[in-house]
Amino acid sequence: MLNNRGRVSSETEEKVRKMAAELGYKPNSLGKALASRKKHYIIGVILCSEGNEFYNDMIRGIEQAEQDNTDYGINVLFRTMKGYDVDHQLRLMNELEGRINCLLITAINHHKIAQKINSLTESGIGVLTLNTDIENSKRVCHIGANVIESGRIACGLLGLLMRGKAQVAIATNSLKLLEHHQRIEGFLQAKEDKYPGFHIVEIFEAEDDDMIAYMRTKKLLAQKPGVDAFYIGGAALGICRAIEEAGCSDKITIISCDTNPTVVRLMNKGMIKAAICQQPWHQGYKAINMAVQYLVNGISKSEEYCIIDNQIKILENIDTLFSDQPLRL
Amino acid sequence: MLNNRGRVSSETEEKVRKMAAELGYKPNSLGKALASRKKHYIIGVILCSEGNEFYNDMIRGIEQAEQDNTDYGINVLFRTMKGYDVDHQLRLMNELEGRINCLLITAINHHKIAQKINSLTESGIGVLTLNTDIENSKRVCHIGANVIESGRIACGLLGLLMRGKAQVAIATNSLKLLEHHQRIEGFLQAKEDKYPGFHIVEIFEAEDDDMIAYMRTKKLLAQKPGVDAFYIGGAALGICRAIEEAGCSDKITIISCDTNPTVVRLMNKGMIKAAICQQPWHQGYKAINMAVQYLVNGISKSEEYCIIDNQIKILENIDTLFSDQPLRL
DNA sequence: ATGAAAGCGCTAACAA
DNA sequence: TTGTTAGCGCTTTCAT
Repeated sequence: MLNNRGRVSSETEEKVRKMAAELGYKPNSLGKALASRKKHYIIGVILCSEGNEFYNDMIRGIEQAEQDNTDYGINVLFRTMKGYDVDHQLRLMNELEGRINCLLITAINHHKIAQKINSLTESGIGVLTLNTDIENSKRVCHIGANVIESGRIACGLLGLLMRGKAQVAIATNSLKLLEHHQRIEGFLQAKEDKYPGFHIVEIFEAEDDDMIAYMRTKKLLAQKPGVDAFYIGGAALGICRAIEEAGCSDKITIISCDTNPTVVRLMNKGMIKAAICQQPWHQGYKAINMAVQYLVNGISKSEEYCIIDNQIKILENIDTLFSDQPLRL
Repeated sequence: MLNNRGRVSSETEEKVRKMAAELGYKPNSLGKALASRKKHYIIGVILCSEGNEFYNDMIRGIEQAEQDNTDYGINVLFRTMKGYDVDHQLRLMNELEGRINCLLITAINHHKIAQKINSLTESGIGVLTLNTDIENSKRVCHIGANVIESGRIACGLLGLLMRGKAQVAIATNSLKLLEHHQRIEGFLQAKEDKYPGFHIVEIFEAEDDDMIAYMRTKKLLAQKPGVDAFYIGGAALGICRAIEEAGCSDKITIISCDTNPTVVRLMNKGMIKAAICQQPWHQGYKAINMAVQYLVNGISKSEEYCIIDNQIKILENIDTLFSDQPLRL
């Protein structure tokens, strides 16, 4: 088939391409995949995952996908980091540069990273962003959750639980990260649309730190005793402890975004009623699959976004292994 | 590799097989798939889908999967039927018998069907059951929903909405079908486990007929005015109309299993609060994928069950196209 | 009964 | 710059 070498005169090329489309020609991806085995592709993975439980499931999804794709002869080269230091991430990218054919990364939204992504792209290494996207870069594709929808769902669910009337406090992680902004935006959108009876008492940053969350929650409860609903994005333990100590457990309905072992424990205790889960296992699994597809077939502009949808989790549909991994895929 | 022809003495075969396992040999499914293209496999599909909206999404999932698997050179041969007439289903099976390599079927749970499945199996046509399983047959695999869990989730969610106290009426479809039994069983299990404050006022069959459902609901509301929650399995329109006419809309919380255009409309009106959805699109999509896997690689006993999990749907995460099809897969 | 070879659709290396 | 061929891992057919 068309093999892009030399000049075939762009005119005839166009003609042939059109002809092919008309005849319904589609390159067989099995043939491609089999042939591509000889290349021994390596997928680099860089995750800002250290010390963040959220990524445990994602990593398991990545590992599972790696196993399930052995037929393609691909390999995964892992690097993890703690926190969001731009230079550290750059260093990891440089380290992997010569050894990989494609990069999967939880990209920090900074122009230096975007630049590096572009330079990798130029040198033929496609970059796919995972979980957090980056602006103004030539990344091939983004695999992530629908964060705005997550916020909307949280509001809708809280609306049902509270029958439309609530004094809501929102505890979020650092608002420096785009996704946390968006989540709250979704929540507020849904409130405007449908829940005039909701009043947002306060939005505060819990910094994903239980001690800080505890202090701030305690203070909030003292100042605003009317609060009867919480939408929390992390540091669940600190928040719940403050609520418990204030003797408000029965009075306050808590909804969490994402699940982790702590959240599951608190759901078992009945303190957290539900969670909106962005399926990290699936994100990881799908990310590797997309990387393979990129290497073997390429990814078109229309497939630029691969959005994993949200799941409402309550005690009855939560995985007892503290993970959202499906039984089998 | 091993090619099962002639006698290689079962002893050495065993030895080689063990050796292979130790060396971690795994046949490459891409090679297999590519080679199997020459066979032009045909997957037969028989669905009891006519006049049942639930199957619309499942059929779309099947069609999408057929397209996504063109690389394998497979084709799908469709037959649909209305209702659950055993002889009719047998006739369709006979009709397809000579023309297919594998059969996907919403099997009616009857020994004559089981027999036919066994005879197909003998003659090399693997049978996979979709959505409804059948007892005592040699079917290769079952793709379906976790019905018991669906019931448990419904109870758990209702528990949250009602804060643990409710007079519940359950309207189910025909109890002749195993799955409806199981769904109620799941609901009752969860009630026993966790919701002593729930009282089941009545369980009645709505027969998936809006008129019947309307009459029975009306009667029920007259006799038991304390009812404040409904768990419904079908005929949503009839039930909701009766409730509305009785002026109890605001007093009664309704949860549905599965979504369909009617249920979505009623959710938009605020009458139905949530639905536990068994993802028919995914079931159909996955079913074709499993059939392909069966034809190309075979399916081992440990993969006998392929369970699609349930999704809690509220207004904020329901697909506006009235379908649970994902944006992209 | 068994080993050799062709071919599934594709890519890449090799000649021409 | 082009056409040809070998080979990815497997199944099946064809000689032996």
